[in-house]
Amino acid sequence: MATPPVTGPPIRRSAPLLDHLGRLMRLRGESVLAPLGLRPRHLVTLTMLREGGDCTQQALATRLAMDGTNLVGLLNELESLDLIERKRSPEDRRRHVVAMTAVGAELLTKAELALTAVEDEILAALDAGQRETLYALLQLATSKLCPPSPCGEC
Amino acid sequence: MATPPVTGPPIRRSAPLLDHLGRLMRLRGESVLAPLGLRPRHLVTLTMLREGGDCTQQALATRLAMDGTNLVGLLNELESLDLIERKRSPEDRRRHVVAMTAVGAELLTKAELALTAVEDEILAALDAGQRETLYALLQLATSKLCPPSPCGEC
DNA sequence: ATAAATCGTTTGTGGTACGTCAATCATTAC
DNA sequence: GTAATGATTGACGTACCACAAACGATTTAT
Repeated sequence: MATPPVTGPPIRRSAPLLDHLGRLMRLRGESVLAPLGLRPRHLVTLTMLREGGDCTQQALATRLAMDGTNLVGLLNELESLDLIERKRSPEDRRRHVVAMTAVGAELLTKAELALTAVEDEILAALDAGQRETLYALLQLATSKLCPPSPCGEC
Repeated sequence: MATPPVTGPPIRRSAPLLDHLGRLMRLRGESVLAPLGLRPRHLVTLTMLREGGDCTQQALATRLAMDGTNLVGLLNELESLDLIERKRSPEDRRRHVVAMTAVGAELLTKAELALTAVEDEILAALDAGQRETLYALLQLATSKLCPPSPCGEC
């Protein structure tokens, strides 16, 4: 018999593709973002802040899925550039509330503009509509990983 | 005037989201793939080989967008596990042609099965149809980055 | 045929970013 | 006052990427 025994339809995982394309974006993005004084990781953080709104520091760590320890250095860099600011939470003064500044929002827009060439290269096979769809799906998946609104818990 | 000067519609880049989700897949995937003796990077390589077919070593390096130097170690690991094999090219016998073995194809399938839980977690917000769409878009973008067929040139 | 040149692969090294762990300081809760 | 939580700092190990050089096999020229 040429028919395989019990095997169902072939499985196709997005994980390796996401890994690969994400890496490409990071690599190409580095060169483009460097003149702005940013690294890809900074951009991810700023994007998260814009989409999800202000956030407790440790909640942000959860949303970014990174160790709070590691986030500290990142926020230090962003804060020294006046892109974000840390305010003490009125309720619990131990906590820091991270908020994006006007300068941060502006630079984020500028950075996104600078990424146009990168996306054009990597998503060359996709037309405008498909890119829109892709963004919507990524956005949906990302936002669901941590509810944007209060985000005291993730 | 409250209206902003010349600014068009807000730009939304997929790059940071791809970066972030890709990193998540890599992180979560590590734990799941470790028992199989694989790392995420291995899976990307195997996936590429399956989608694009056999490939010259340097062509594969181009497709993976990594330095040929670094690819050597990766292939060594895969070859020691009998997942791929290096054959001399009949035309130019200096070149190595990288081919996935039956064992490799089998383990790849097994690994993809193991990634089910990871994708369920990260793409929780997407239903089956949306995941299908996402995969198709990622697949399209990836395959176009380097023509699968001869791949002597990329 | 033999020698030179070419191409691909391999080995080795250094630098960078990242993630994890342990310890310290400030603030709050019991 | 003592314990618990949040943020911070520091040190350590790891993975990754890029550069330089050596090696081997193969092709081209003579």
